[in-house]
Amino acid sequence: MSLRQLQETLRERVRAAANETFGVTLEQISAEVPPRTELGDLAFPVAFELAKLIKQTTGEKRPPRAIAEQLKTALEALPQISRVEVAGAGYLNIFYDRAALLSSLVANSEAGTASLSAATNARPKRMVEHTSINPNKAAHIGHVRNSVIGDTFVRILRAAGETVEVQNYIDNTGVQVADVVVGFMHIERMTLEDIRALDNSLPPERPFDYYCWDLYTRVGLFYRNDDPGGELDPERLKLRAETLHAIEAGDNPTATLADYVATRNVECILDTMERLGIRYDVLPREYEILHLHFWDKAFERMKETGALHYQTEGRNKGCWVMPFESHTGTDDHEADKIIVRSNGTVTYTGKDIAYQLWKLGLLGLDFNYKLFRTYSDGQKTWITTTEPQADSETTDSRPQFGGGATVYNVIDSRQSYPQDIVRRGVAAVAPEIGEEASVHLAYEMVALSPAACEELGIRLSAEDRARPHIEMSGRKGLGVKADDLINRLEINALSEVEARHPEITDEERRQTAHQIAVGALRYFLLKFTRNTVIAFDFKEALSFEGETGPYCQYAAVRANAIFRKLDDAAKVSATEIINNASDSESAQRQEVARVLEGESGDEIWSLAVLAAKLDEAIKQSAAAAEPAVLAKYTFNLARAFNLFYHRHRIIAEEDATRRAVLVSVADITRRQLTAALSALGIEVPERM
RNA sequence: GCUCCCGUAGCUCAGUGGAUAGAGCAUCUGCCUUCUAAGCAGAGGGUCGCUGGUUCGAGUCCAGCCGGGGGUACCA
Repeated sequence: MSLRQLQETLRERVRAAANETFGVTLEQISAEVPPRTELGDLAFPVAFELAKLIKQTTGEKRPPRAIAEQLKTALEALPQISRVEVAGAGYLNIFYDRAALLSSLVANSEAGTASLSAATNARPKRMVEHTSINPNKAAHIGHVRNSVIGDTFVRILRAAGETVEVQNYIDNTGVQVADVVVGFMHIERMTLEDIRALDNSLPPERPFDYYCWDLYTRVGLFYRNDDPGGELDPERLKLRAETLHAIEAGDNPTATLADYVATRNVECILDTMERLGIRYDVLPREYEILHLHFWDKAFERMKETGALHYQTEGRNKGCWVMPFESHTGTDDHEADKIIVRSNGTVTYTGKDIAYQLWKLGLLGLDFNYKLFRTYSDGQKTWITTTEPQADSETTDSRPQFGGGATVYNVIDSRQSYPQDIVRRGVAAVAPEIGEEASVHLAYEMVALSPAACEELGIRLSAEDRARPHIEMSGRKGLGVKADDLINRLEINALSEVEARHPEITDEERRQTAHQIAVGALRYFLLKFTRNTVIAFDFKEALSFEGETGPYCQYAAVRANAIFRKLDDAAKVSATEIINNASDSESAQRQEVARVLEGESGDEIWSLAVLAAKLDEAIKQSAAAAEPAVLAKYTFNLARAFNLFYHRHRIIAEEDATRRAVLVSVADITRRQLTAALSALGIEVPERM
């Protein structure tokens, strides 16, 4: 029996006892963890609630403590419970039978971690879209927050048994791509062949996406005739509009050039993400959404269902709009959201509604697909295309994309208004699905502290210096590039590993440094809750000490070191002793119970219980769609283990029963810690 | 104007209506002959922005105010 099952059983007991004893039906029974282990493993503050309900129904006033006393006996009857105490003003504190439970935790430990990662195919498919970086420049740390939150959420869902499809939307026909194309064509005066040659000549440390990063900022200046404070030049802006139009139309030299630029940037961005262990199932592109007429189909359905209104007069005359009454219109801002412009073209939000309908299997159209990338372990990423695949073999071997039951869009919180429109648009077309199927997984941006800007050599205005943080901007070239930061982390980690482990090979050291760097970066981005603005700080991001990924990895490495050095006889003996303790009549049961008694027993037991709560943490993290919950849990487990590790000399322990208990608790902990880190996308190195 | 988010230790942040509000960093003091100190222990540090309300119980819920940030495009 897992802790969660035991907790459910107890809850049902409380419900039944309340009903029998007081004739009161409790709806929600909250349980909590007492502040200290010596107060018990679980507490029900249910007597307070009951006192109120009894007074309401019978008018009789009963003290909570007396109520708790009456419930106590009903819970004590359970075999997994050693005793129940009434404490404080009326808390019902439950003490588990430690020896029995430890024995079953060890038995479940291997099976338990295995079932965590096994997906149950019966569940409906969840769709997660994340990353979705405009393919016109290198990824910066703000983009990486998106990807790491998205990827970790995917891992958490999978750990909770869900089936998940991962999408990375590619806006290959948008203004941002057009801008870089303007740069290549009108500033650099390059042809497609020139760009190819340039691309091949670039050094690995400054690849194509870095080149585009710089070029993109130059385009911004170009539009202002190279004066940062100057006016936008309408003649030059016309180049942008023409370029954008050509890219959208397709089948012309500008579009071919743009496709090369966008595709190369996608490749670079995927390389960056691969460094962090982030991959995708499919890359849906805007070009296919346009050319396979997704919008036309969605438009039809939205007109049929009355989701859109045609405006015959007023400011929005000639437009198709979606009413939006939660905002009040003013002189400056219209209440309704325009979906189709008066010139007949569709807005981005409109295209997004069509895409969302496809994700939910409600559009009645599908993309064509081709293979984009095969990873070294055989995993494949597909990309959309307008042409049907000729090769039927590849078509057969690819998964079915789209048609999910729930869609999670990882998009920063500044886009919550258009996301709201998308959700409502979908619900209007498909009321049977409703708004619940569309989830905007919003997160706040990563901003730069004025100090971090200074460190990057960026000059700030006096006004900016007074601000709490400065928004990153691809347009201004203002940001910390992801690869630069990963490189710095790897260099720092490598010098530590070199100092600590001269005995291992260069390749092993590089691998270890890489794992540490990824652990540091992913944990840094996950420890903040989604709605916290991260004011990026180099010192904090580059740290390997305190509440960091490497701290958690280090705890797991230490735990593994015990088992590398522990001899086989001790392992076998530990397993036997704890196994035998499952029998309530056995001598081992009494001995194990003795080890888990008292202050020292509390300390050991609290680690076992915390480790056993991984599935709870995963479930809670998934339900709240908040990876930070799991990150905090993982850190707390690592912290508890480090304390345990410091207090006990496990291998040298002479009392066989005590050693068996310590070994099994360490074993459960390292398994759970490794599983928790894995759900955060963090690996455990061999050595640190 | 309307709307969403934030305000908790010097700093950065956690905190499903429950017991004495917690971490990390920074400061100070100890601990490497140990299963590796990327670690552990200890100390100092709090009017949970303010004022009311609901509740047996409020950092958490409600209302109002004060301060900060976002959104509210026929941009994406």
